[in-house]
Amino acid sequence: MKHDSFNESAEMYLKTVSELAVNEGPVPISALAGRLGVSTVSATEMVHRLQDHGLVEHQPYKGICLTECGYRQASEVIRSHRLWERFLADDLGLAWDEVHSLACRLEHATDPKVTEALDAYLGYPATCPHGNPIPRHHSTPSEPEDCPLTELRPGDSAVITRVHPESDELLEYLADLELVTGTYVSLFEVVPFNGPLVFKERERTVYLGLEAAALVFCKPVEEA
Amino acid sequence: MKHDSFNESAEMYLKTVSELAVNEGPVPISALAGRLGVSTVSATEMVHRLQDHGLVEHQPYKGICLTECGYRQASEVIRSHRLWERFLADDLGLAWDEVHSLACRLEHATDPKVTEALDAYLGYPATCPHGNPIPRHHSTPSEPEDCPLTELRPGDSAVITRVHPESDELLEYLADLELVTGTYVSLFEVVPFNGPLVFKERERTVYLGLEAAALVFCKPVEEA
DNA sequence: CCGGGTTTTCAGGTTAACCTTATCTTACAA
DNA sequence: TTGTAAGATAAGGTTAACCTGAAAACCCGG
Repeated sequence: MKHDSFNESAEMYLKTVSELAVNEGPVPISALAGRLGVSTVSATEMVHRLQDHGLVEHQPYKGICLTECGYRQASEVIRSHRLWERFLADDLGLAWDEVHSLACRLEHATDPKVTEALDAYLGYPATCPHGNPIPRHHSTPSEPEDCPLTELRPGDSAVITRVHPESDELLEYLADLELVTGTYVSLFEVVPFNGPLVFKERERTVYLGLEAAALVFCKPVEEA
Repeated sequence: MKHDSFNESAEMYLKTVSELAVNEGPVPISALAGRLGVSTVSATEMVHRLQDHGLVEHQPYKGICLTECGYRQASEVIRSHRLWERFLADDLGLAWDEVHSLACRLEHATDPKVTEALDAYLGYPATCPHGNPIPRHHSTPSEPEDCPLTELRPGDSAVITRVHPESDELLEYLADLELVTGTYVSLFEVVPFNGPLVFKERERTVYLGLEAAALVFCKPVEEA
């Protein structure tokens, strides 16, 4: 009665639950459905299927959590995803903002054997090109010490550390603004009434909406 | 009316037709079905779908041929397959007889952009680890000058150049016998009544059935 | 030229993953 | 506490890719 390495669809569900679960607590099905671009009815159906396989636990009207087994499978997919991103970006020279969607397809076609070998080949990198940690067996993911850009105060400086959760549109948008991981930024002002954050860099001014800023994390830097 | 990069199933059909089409002439649907492990009815259905998309041409009771467009798509899949095999074997160090099935999954998840970059990264290799040529745009695949092991006469010596078509069982079997590409063999005798070929190598004797031998190609070597 | 074996088609069935519409049920907040 | 929005379920439909079984069309060798 093995759940023989799941299919793409199931993997996407598990991965997405894992991504949305960072803020602790059960993930509402509507959030899942929204992120996956399916109806809540479809998502509910699928969640039940996954529950039957012992991969998630659904508490009606609350949300869903991954079981131990579901978590392991999700991690495996995420691991493969982030390793491919590293390979595509570092070795194949593909763009920072396109490796995400390319890896999204490869991740489901990757045998654990390949993931393992790829990890070794890349020298066990700590993170993907967008700064997210690469899960490894027997390594509890240490709490990241970064904070979203939205927590900066005017005058603060910081280095962008990661983007989470990743999505094509966001990454493309950030790449356009040249706000990629490793970029140094200093916050000039926060426009009132939920207006954008304004960053001033040598000769350029960048406006970043709150929605986007909440998904970009950074590590504050002491002024020189 | 784009046929927007096909799905896995269709790609497998195209790829398989391409593989079976080496012996010129239309490929019978039964052969296709056999190779893909589906019923002839299912294969017929699918072939009709592919025909509707202008990828193959089906001549009833004769067989099917790839159209220009179908051929291009098949080549793209094969190209990606063989490049992945090279990468998995040469860079990741995975075994000669397992990279085939691993690449079989990756090939359908590979964007042309990735194929292109991978090709460059690998230095535009001429063949996959099993000796089959890697198709490239604007390069007519030059006729290979090798012949199947079955054409050797007792006393002949040769170097194994490729295995075609590839399959898990065959590759595993050959790996067991240490009859991989590049191996030097000399034919000792051919057992009558469709018996196996007998190769004698320093201290070892290898028996290879006719079925298998017909799929292994070699280039004869003049005796020293 | 005819009959047996291969191909094709027809009919009907299955599964997974979706969909919509509509009707409950529940949680929470005013 | 009660109304409403969010969530769950029910019912019925779609599509792609499979399946079996059975009938019809065709090809070719004797």
